[in-house]
Amino acid sequence: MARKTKGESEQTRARILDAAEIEMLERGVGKASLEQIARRAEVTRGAIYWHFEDKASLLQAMIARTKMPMRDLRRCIGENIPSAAPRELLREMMLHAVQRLAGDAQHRRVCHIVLHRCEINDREVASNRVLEAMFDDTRTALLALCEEITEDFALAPGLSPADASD
Amino acid sequence: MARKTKGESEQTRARILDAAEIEMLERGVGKASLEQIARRAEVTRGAIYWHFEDKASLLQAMIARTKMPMRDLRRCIGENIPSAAPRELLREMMLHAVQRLAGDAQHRRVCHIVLHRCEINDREVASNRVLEAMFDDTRTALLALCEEITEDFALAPGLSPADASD
DNA sequence: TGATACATACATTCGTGTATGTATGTAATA
DNA sequence: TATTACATACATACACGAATGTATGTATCA
Repeated sequence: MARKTKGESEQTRARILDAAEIEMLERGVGKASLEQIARRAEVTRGAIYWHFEDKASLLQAMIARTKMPMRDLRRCIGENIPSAAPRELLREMMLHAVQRLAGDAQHRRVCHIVLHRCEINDREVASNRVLEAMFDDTRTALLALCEEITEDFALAPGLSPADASD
Repeated sequence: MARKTKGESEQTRARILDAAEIEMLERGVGKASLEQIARRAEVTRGAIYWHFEDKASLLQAMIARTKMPMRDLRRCIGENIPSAAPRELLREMMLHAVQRLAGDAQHRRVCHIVLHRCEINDREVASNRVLEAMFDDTRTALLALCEEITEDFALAPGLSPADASD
């Protein structure tokens, strides 16, 4: 009972990713089994292992599916408002990000999974490097901005290490 | 080779909690096995199952060990500055929290685990109710504050659902 | 007819939970 | 004070399920 055309295959792949989003959102990445993801996508684990190498690759693909427009955001804004003050630029970025979160349910799901349903450990998530870089960029940008604005320098030196945990 | 006095027992319990902190911080709550926690604490899993019912209880105890002073914070500040503006009160709370994070390494570790090394799903963590309440309080307080300050109401209605994911 | 797109079946590992063993502390008793 | 009796504080061993990964079967497409 093999599924047929290449288009239908892509469709199956998408259904698997959709199912993974829902299962991982509900149960967490670790407790969402490939069996239950497959069941929700109305396939078997065989299909998952055909399309993805393993669970980590599945998660990576999930993130990649919604991450791409995000990567261009900084460059896009940087080109549109080339000489903006860093503070305004950052504000624009935050607004765009929030608007995306508000409008795109899938993007919201994936972000929620990454932030709250995933044990961020270096080895498991292959795309971790990318995510980490993303986080680092955001963090350093925020820190730079904060050091511009902040009134209380007494806490500023204490903040940079504390920022590592949030 | 049973360990002896009640004091030494408490010491063992503490060593287990310390080991759990480190292991869970490094590998995540899910991938940190009781075997490896025991090994780091220089005991066996038997000792862990003696002191704690299961892994969830261990995590709960870990959180409880550092959470307690946090609970009094709001009441304490509320009593010290009874008539403070909500905005100032919240600011005080944030400052205290950050100072605690900066000074108390153990508290920092546990918060990091809860925020980034733990798949927050309702059933696993027994103390989840407490945490959830904590989060909710903070969130509603922040939202109330934001609605006071915010200049752009265009995004405010879109923010409350988006806030659920961060 | 070969490659694709899966389904099915099997092996294996890993972690948990539990049952049991055992040595030491500790209190009562005599 | 010595002995008995029991609770404590673990260690050891085993049983079990769940999830993963892989090998193989099979039908369809191109």
